[in-house]
Amino acid sequence: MAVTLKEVAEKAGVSRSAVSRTFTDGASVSEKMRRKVEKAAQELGYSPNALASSLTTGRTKLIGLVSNNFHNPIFLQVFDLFTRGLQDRGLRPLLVNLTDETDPATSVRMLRQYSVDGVVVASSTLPPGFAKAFRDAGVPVVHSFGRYSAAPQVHVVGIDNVECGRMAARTLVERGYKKVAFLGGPESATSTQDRYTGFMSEMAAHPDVKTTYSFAKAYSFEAGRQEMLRLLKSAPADAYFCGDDVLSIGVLSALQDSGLQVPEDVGVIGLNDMEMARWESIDLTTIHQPIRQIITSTIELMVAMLDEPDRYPEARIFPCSVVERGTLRPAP
Amino acid sequence: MAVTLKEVAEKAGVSRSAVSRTFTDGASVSEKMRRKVEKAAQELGYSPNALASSLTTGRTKLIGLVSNNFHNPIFLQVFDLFTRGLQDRGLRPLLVNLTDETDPATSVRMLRQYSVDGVVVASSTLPPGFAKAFRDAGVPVVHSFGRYSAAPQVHVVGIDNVECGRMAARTLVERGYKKVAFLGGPESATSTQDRYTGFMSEMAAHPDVKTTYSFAKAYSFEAGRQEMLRLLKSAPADAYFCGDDVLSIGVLSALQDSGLQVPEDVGVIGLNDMEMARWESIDLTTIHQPIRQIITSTIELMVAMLDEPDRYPEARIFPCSVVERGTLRPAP
DNA sequence: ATCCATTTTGCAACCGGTTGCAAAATCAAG
DNA sequence: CTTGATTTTGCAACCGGTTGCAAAATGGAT
Repeated sequence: MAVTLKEVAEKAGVSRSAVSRTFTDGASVSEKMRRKVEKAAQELGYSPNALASSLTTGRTKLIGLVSNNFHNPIFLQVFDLFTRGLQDRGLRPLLVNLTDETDPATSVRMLRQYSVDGVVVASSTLPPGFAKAFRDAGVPVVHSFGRYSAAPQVHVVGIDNVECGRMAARTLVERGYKKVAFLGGPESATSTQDRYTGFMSEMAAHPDVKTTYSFAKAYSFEAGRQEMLRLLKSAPADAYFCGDDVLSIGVLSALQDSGLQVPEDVGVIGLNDMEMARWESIDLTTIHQPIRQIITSTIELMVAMLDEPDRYPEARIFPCSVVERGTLRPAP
Repeated sequence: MAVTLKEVAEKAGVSRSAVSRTFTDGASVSEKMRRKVEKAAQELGYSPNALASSLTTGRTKLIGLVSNNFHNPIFLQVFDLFTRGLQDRGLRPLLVNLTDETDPATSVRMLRQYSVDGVVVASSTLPPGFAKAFRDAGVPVVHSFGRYSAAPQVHVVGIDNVECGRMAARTLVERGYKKVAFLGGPESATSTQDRYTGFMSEMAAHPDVKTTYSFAKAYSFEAGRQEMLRLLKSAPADAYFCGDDVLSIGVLSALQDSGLQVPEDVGVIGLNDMEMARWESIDLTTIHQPIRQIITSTIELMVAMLDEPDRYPEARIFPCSVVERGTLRPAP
């Protein structure tokens, strides 16, 4: 079907090596030869087979992009940035959607079969062990939005979720709220656990403020809304730190139905600063996660690892900050 | 680095062909041989190199997934469904993000270099010519969410946008609105054009109803909001058909700020029926687009084409229907 | 044990490229 | 016009698999 190297070589009346060399930069070819070959290639509509060449070079320029967050709108932006960033560098993302059924071993095997040069795990809910499996298989891996650890086993790029939890707690205390609550995402997610830990550790220093917590079933609008509706029936707090903006928006919707005023009766602070948080109808006070920087850094790290696979694992942590909007009352 | 066929063959004391055969189903291998080989493979941790085998078999099981809709939240669901559907069938999506800068020829060349078995173009804004370029290059292609045509040049799976436009117009007329408007997405998008055409053709039959139109700069919340704010300053209509739910939500936000009541003072109908349309705080009346069915059908068509590349181009059109919620007043 | 049909196995060529090495060509200097 | 250094080119082996073909092994019937 497709035109091959050999055909171009024959048409141009040169050796196959000559053709190969004109298409690999850095190879030694005279100007005359290059012109001859390019002409023939042009006429035949030849373009080299990247996979065949990968056999000898050992590089496919394929990067596995593994995620399980296909429901949080923020990940559309994540995919956008990843695909652009990778293709700008001549790399191709091979997408893997990790559903509940697919076990880690399968995805590792699958990506190895396709000889990806590296893997980016983009998820805030997977444990470090997942990314580790790739490293153990000898595949360069970066876990973005992953759990930060002092002694990282794999490269991690993200934020300090524990610190974010503390930051949220401090902010709520500052504003004079007296009954605060953590409303997290799924309990199994490392991001939920860490935000919980940080939140609680900071609140421990404020025994005068009543602190409670609960978890939504997923990082989704509906889960946040349902959990808030449930909480409203028992003992509602006067301020909530939600583990994710999308939960916050669900919470706001439930509060609106209940007739409670935000931020007068109850305050809400989220995490992520997704685009929707800026919408006038939502106007959510939240903790900004620098997604763009995280992704740029992840890609840079990945590219560096391609040349230096045994690079010592490092954690790159980006600072977050509170974005003041309308769902928290001002500091007194 | 990775274990190869040859090493397994040596360890098992058999020929390379024998090993190859145990890993390709349908090949003739005795039970005894298979056990011997599998044992050796197991011990060495061998797994076949899919790309090497693609060289001889001519199949990579790679499917290019090309899109330029990385901003409409609905596409997160689209990617979710596509990736799951493809990987359930043993196919791997190679994602291509078509930005304004990347020209079509480049993406065609790129996907050919990776010898993808087929390409799915998932976009409601690209002209049929884009998908056609793949067909011309001999790559099986299905354009999902593409423009429907009576004599399709490529396989198309989607909805009849013209009919949707008519449906929206009929619905607004039925409810007794007297000054209706079409608020479309980017004018260059085929989906916008078709919805416009349908809307206007139906309204032509109702000269008593004043009809106007305008276009937002993108299929986004902010673009919809801005356009509505602009319209509010001049001569607002009493009902709007928005070319997409995400526009509708922007429009609702602008209306809310203006103090106008929905649906009493002004009605809004969208298109897509995205998850957010169901949120109580939004409660958008809209035209449902059967995304799940479109994607399932696209994948089935793609799989069929892998066996029969010259299959005659067909258009698969799924019916849409109005979902009654709270942004349109009831029929009198 | 012999013969023939059927299955299993290995050989070797091939898929579409790359690359080390040595021969051929080019170039500048003598 | 030599000579020697330097660049360009082609040969042939290789990357990790697959597959047509013929030889070897197996099995059943006589």
